Amino acid sequence: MRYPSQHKQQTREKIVKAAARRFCSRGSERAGIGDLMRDLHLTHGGFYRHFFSKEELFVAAFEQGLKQLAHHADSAVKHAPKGSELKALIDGYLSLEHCDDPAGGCPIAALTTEITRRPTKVRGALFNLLIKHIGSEAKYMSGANDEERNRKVRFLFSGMAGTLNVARLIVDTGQRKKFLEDARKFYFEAVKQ
Amino acid sequence: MRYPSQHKQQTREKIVKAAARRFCSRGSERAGIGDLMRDLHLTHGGFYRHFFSKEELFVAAFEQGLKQLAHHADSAVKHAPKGSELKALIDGYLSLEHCDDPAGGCPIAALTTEITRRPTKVRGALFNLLIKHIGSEAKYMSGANDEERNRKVRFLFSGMAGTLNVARLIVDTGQRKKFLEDARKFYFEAVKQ
DNA sequence: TGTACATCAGTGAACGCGCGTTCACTGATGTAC
DNA sequence: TGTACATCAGTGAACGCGCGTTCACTGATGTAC
Repeated sequence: MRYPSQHKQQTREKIVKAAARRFCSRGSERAGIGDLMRDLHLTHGGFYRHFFSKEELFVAAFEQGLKQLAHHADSAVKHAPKGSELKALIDGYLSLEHCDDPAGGCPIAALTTEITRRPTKVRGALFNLLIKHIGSEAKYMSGANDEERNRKVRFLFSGMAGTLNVARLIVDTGQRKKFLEDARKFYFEAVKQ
Repeated sequence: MRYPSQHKQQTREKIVKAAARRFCSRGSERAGIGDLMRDLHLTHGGFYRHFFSKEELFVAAFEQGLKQLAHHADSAVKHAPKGSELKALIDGYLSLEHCDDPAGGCPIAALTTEITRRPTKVRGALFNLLIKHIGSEAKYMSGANDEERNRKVRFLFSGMAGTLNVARLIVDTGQRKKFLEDARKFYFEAVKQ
């Protein structure tokens, strides 16, 4: 079949978005190409018209996840009262909703450990994407200069990602909620000023 | 062959220790039973004389990793000057050596994300082990009471685990070293007092 | 003390399954003439 | 305007490989008599 000129790009985007969700919720090893394509009512063979390999998709999906995360952050900040943008950022990241939705959530929390195990080239590329994303939130941080704000925002996000992962271990919803509440206070105290 | 009475238990321990290293450095999916046993000069078939399944080994290995981590923490604290135990704890955890040795390092950093994806029962059990370990370091924290110290130590370690993982993405050793240095300051500032 | 049998950690071939990747093919539409 | 051919996203069978798990077997030593 011949498809409209934008069709291919649209399909690619659909694959990347679906992949970001699957990778984040299952990890890249348990997220299979076959299942992914089937969910989009496509067959696995067609995948290779869009990507050279699963690894290429992984990189694209990680980037997509960061974009989604930025979108969430922007929206949290936008709806925050003047002066409490930083608090809104932290509260959004460490919210129960985010905790309970790994698929639509932060790819740093969901994927950093496995990126750690990837070959240098991929690792470096993904680290750069990650730092670029985190850096874009530095403007909400306090600090004497850009360097200080940048430093702070990196520890804030890498730290919250670790804490979010631990929160995701907690089976009881009440306990998980309490843990996240306390965490929000902790991180806000650590970076305000 | 018939073996001395303690032989079986010794073999089991060897398997668990080797598994802890492999799981932490490769993740449980890429750490195969065959390779593991081969490294111990055993064959894969014998594995099932010691464990019901790979998953049972995973749980034992995680616990072993925590034990190893506690050992490192104790040793760091023991060699610290009086009054700077907390600093020593943080400096040890966020050291370049720890960062560059995932196999012998913190299983929280290396394995939490994938534990997140495990069935409720395993997840809950491993969370309890994790909390018990982290709790044993609460005595080094400042705070008005046990609850406060406990809260603090959980965010400190879950946060540092996230930050350590991000540090592991940094390809350049100089940059990685600098990042860890800054991180040590950040976390110490966040929890002292 | 000697003999027959039981035990059981370890062996290694085999099985089943999932999954990433390949490839010959399809067929609707675009393009050349 | 009509016809022959090219294009290429998508299809689905097939391949190869790794890996967790099973199972019949081994053989040195312990135990029962």
